[in-house]
Amino acid sequence: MNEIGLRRRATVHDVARAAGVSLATVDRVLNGRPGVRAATAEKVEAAIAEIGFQRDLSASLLARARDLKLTFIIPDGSNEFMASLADAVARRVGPALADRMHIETHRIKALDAHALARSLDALDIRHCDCAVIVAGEEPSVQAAVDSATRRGIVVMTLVSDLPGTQRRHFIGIDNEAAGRTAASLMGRFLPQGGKVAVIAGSLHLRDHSDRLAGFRAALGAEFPAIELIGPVEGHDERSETHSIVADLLERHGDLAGLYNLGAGNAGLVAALEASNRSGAIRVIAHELTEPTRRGLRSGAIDVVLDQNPDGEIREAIAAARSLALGGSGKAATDPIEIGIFLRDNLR
Amino acid sequence: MNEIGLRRRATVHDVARAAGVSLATVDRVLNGRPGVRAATAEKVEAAIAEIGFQRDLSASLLARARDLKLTFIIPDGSNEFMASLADAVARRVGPALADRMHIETHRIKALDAHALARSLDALDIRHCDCAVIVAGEEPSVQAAVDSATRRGIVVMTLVSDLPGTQRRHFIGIDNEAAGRTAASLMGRFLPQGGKVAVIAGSLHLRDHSDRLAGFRAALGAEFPAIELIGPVEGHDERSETHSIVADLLERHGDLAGLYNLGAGNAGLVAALEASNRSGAIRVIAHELTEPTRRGLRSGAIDVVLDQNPDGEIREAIAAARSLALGGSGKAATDPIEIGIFLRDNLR
DNA sequence: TAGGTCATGAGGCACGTACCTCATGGCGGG
DNA sequence: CCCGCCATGAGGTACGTGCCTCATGACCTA
Repeated sequence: MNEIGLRRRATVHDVARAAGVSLATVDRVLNGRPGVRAATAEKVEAAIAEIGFQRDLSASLLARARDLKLTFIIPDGSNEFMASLADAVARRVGPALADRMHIETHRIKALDAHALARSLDALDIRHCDCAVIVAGEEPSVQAAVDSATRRGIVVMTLVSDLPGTQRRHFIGIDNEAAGRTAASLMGRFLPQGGKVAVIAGSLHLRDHSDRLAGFRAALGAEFPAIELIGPVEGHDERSETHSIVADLLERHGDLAGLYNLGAGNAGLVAALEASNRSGAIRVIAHELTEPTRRGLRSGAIDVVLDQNPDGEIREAIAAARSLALGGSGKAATDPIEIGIFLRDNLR
Repeated sequence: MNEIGLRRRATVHDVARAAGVSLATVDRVLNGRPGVRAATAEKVEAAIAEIGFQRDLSASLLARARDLKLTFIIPDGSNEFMASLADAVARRVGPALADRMHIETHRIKALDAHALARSLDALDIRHCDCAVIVAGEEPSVQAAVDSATRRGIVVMTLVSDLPGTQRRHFIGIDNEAAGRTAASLMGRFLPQGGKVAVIAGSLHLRDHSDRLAGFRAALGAEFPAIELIGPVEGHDERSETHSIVADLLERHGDLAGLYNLGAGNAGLVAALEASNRSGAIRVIAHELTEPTRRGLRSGAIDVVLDQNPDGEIREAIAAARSLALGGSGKAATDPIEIGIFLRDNLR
């Protein structure tokens, strides 16, 4: 049993006593410092498990007398969701500082794998304990993630995951479920069926391809009366998306629905409103930003599926905190929900 | 300006130096201990403001060598949402302990103001720094809230607010917006209009009356073709709600929609499925629980509006942390969003 | 066997705050 | 004038962990 009972939490002293080693050895094990035989380390681990020792985060940070250094690497450009992610980070800088976390943000060119890889390669463990990135699945990025991990930097993915790399955690929504949700709403909005066009940013982005897969699957299974057009790639850019939408409207006079699973919504809304069919076409888009808000209010967009950037940043910071101190365990974070927004529940 | 520059955060030592007083005096001011003249206290406050001192939470909790004591008082009974709130609290107990927070949960009889008031009156500041309650607007409860506050206990409201009392914070959704959202969805689901019945738990609960007000307003403004029936009160109970729904179905063979803005959804789903009209009536309910999940899956319910209990508990704990230590300021917490769930984005 | 490496122990200081005791000096009342 | 109350200062210890130095003994190798 537990000789300290319920009176107080276990401390490193208790661990040392239980393992029959000195405080210094416990400390070496806890902080992964060299100079401990495997057998001894195991004894310590066993003692930790037995008495249920949990490192005191407050004391730990206090003792280090240094801030946890977090670096967010976020795509730059016209993608407004990325801007709102960066804003969300900025809002956390102050409060995080009160929790001994120092946050930096780097903006890099969007959809540029090599720029991201270079940025990751430039990270120095002395100035960055943890990096949070928004990345597509490109070999150069994957290599840079693993290299940074080898240098001791904890890497986490945000919005779009990089399975198969050494990234320690992913923060974002279930994008396949988001696609299914879009399909389900679209199906209900169009009980008579009709043509629905799909626009993506880039199918090399895992979040986009996952959404498409979910949308297709749910549509096929539940709403066979709907005919799918596309997907067309708009590269998350305003002007490109604008011309794509204009073209779709021109070519399909009977277009009943539009699902933009990528960004570039300013172009989408502009093209819709320039036509006289805004409001006559059911439109579903992603991410609650200025353009999609405007679209919801004007009636150009019916539903916006969203991943709350503030929530994502909050969870990213919480995960970084637990990972950077917890060592090898997994971070247990609250899942990010798929938000559904209509004109009436805009936040 | 700030003589310590950007090199490190300000500490109590810096405050003492800036105010020209001793550490002991700063400490007395910071912790509200007696023995400081008003003029001196003001000097200290001014110094704190000037150099932007922020008490180090970690060090503070460490030095106290005691846990922050939090008590949740949650209604008992057949209301499954309250059960999921309690579950959410239970899930946080462990992690919170690692952050030096000791959490207790009291379950009391639902909709029983005097039981809640007694429970609040029984709280002792020695065993409870902060109480989080789910309460209706009843004079006895309001008095108990103010009394507890006078005893030094920070009281926060959850789910349903108590404006006009000394409660320090409210955690929950914007219920009027939730009602408007329900109306907007219902209107879109019923483009031809029709009869829509409304069921509430109790209109003495502020969250319920707010939802009703929002629903009514949005329906009236945007969907005049919809005829509203009710509201009928089901007192958040399964059996009562069951008979209400059965009765509505029997009396209105042409019922097109149903909005249950309270609990008792197990009864609602059972009554719908017992009839042969499940799926033919558009149904919107609140709170993602076992009954509403089942309803969504079976098609008996179309949409569930939800307030994420885990998020609410997380924010409640965060707010308690900042309030119990921050003193007189306001807690800045992330807003709780109105979740919208269909069969396809069930979490 | 001497010198070297390595695992471990012992102990101390630091982090920023809370809280305690004791000393000191001012000031008013009897 | 002296006693006592009060505001304040001075300084200490403690919280749990991180990190440092130094000592000690075991073991290996030349």
